Amino acid sequence: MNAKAPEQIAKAAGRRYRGVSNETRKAERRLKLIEAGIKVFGSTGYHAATVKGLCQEAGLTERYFYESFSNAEALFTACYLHITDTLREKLQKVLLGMEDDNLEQATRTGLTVFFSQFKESPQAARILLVEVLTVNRHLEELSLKTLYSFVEMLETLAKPLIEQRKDGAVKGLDSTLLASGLVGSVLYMAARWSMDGCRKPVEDVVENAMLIFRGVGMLLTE
Amino acid sequence: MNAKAPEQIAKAAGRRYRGVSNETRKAERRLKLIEAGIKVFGSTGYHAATVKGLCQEAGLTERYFYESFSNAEALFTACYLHITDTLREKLQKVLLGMEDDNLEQATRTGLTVFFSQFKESPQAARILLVEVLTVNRHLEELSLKTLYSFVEMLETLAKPLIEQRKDGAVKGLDSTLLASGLVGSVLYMAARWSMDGCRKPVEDVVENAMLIFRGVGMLLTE
DNA sequence: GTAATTTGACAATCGTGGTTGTCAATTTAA
DNA sequence: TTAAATTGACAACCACGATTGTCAAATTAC
Repeated sequence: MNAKAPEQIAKAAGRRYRGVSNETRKAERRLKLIEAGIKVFGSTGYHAATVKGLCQEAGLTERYFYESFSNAEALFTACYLHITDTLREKLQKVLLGMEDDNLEQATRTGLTVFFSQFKESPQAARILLVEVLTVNRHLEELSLKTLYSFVEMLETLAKPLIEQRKDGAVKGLDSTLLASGLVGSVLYMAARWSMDGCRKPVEDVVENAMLIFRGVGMLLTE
Repeated sequence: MNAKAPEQIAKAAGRRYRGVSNETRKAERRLKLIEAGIKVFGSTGYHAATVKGLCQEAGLTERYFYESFSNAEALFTACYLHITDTLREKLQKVLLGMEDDNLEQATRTGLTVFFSQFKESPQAARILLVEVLTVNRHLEELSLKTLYSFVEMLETLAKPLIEQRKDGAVKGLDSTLLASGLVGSVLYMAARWSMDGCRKPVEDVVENAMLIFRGVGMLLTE
C-alpha cells in the first residue's frame, strides 16, 4: 500500500509539462486570467466583457477559464479581492512602523500609497470604485464593507484628535459621516487626476488632499 | 387647398382618445416610461433591466416603448437628463436670489437642495452617480461634464475667497482638484447617509458637510 | 517508440432578451 | 351603425454570448 502511494500522489498531482508541475501551471493560468480580468473589466467594463475576450487577453482558451472560475462573476470577484488585498498590504507595510502621535505624517503616507497605486493601474481603480457596484448585490455589499473598513481606519486615527479638544465635541458631529466624506474626497480627486492623465506628480496631489484633511483636523481641534 | 388643411392637420395630429389628444397621450406615455426607468434602473441597475420589465413597470407594452425610444440606452439617457435637469432647476431657483458675499449661506443652501433631492429619490441618486458610468462611453463623458459643471460652480464661488488671501496663494494649490475633492466628499456622505436609510435629518447631514467646506475655506483665507 | 496526458482551436448547443409582427377588443368620427 | 384608429396581449423571429463537447497536435512517462 505504501509503495503505491507515491504513484497515486503523482497521479493526483498530474504530470509535469514544459518543466512545470501541474499545480504551478494551473496557478499561473489563474493569475494570467486575473491580470487579464483587471485589464478588461477595468477598461471596457464588466458588462461589456465576454469570456472569449477575457481568454484572448489572457492568451488562454475557454477550457482554462472554466478550470479556475465557474463564470465571469467569479473571475471578477477574484480580481476585486486581488486589488483590495494588494492595496491593504501596501498600506499596512508603510503604516506599521509609524509613530502614533504623528497623525499628519501617517495621513500623508497613506494618501501617497493610495494615489501611487491609482496611477499605476487606473483599471484597478475603476474596478474598485465603479464596476464593483454594478455586478451583483453580493459584490456591492462587499464593496461597502471594504469602504467602511477605510472609514473606520480614519475614524480610529482621528479619535485621539477629537478627544484632545479642550471645549468638548462639535455640535452634531457624526464622525462616520465625516470620514465617509473624506474618503469620497480622496476618491474624486483621484478620479479627476486620472482624467487628466495623472500628469501632476503624486506629491502635489497628496498635498491638495492634505489641505482637506488638515482643514477638518483644524476645525476639530482648535 | 386651405379648406383641406384642417383635415390634414387633424390627420397628422391623430385622433383624440379617452378625451386626450394624440400628442398628449404620447407625451404622457413617454413620461411614464421615464419614471419607470428611474425606478427600475435606479434599483435593479441598468444592466439587469429588460425592456419587458420597464414596460411592465410603466404599465405599457413594448409597442409604446419603441414609439418613444429606440432602445434601453435611449430611455436611460432620457432618465439621466431628466434627473440632472430637475436638480439644476432646483439649485438655480434657490441660489439665484442670493447675496454674493454670503458664501457660507449659499453653500449651505446648495447642499440642502442636494441632500434633499437625494433623500427623495435614492434611485435617481444611484443613476446619477453609478449607473451612468457603466452604460456607454458617451454617457460616461456626459457624466464627467456634468460633474465638472458642479466643480466649476464651486471654483467660481471660491475664487473671491482665494483672491482675498493676504499672503498670496497656497503652495501647489490646484483649485480644480480641490473642488473635485469637495464634490466627492458630498457624494460619499450622501451614499453613507442613504445606506443608513436617510434617518438623520437633512440639516444634520448638511452641517457635517459644512464642516469640510469650512475647514478648506479657513485654510485658504486665514 | 508508444500510450497517456496536456494543450489549442473551434464547432455545437442552449438560453435569454431585444425587436418586430399579428390579431382581437376598445374607442372614435361620421 | 360602421369603418378607421388605437390599444393590449402576446407570439415569432433573431442575435449574441455562455457553456460544453470534439478532435488533432504537442509533450511526457516509461
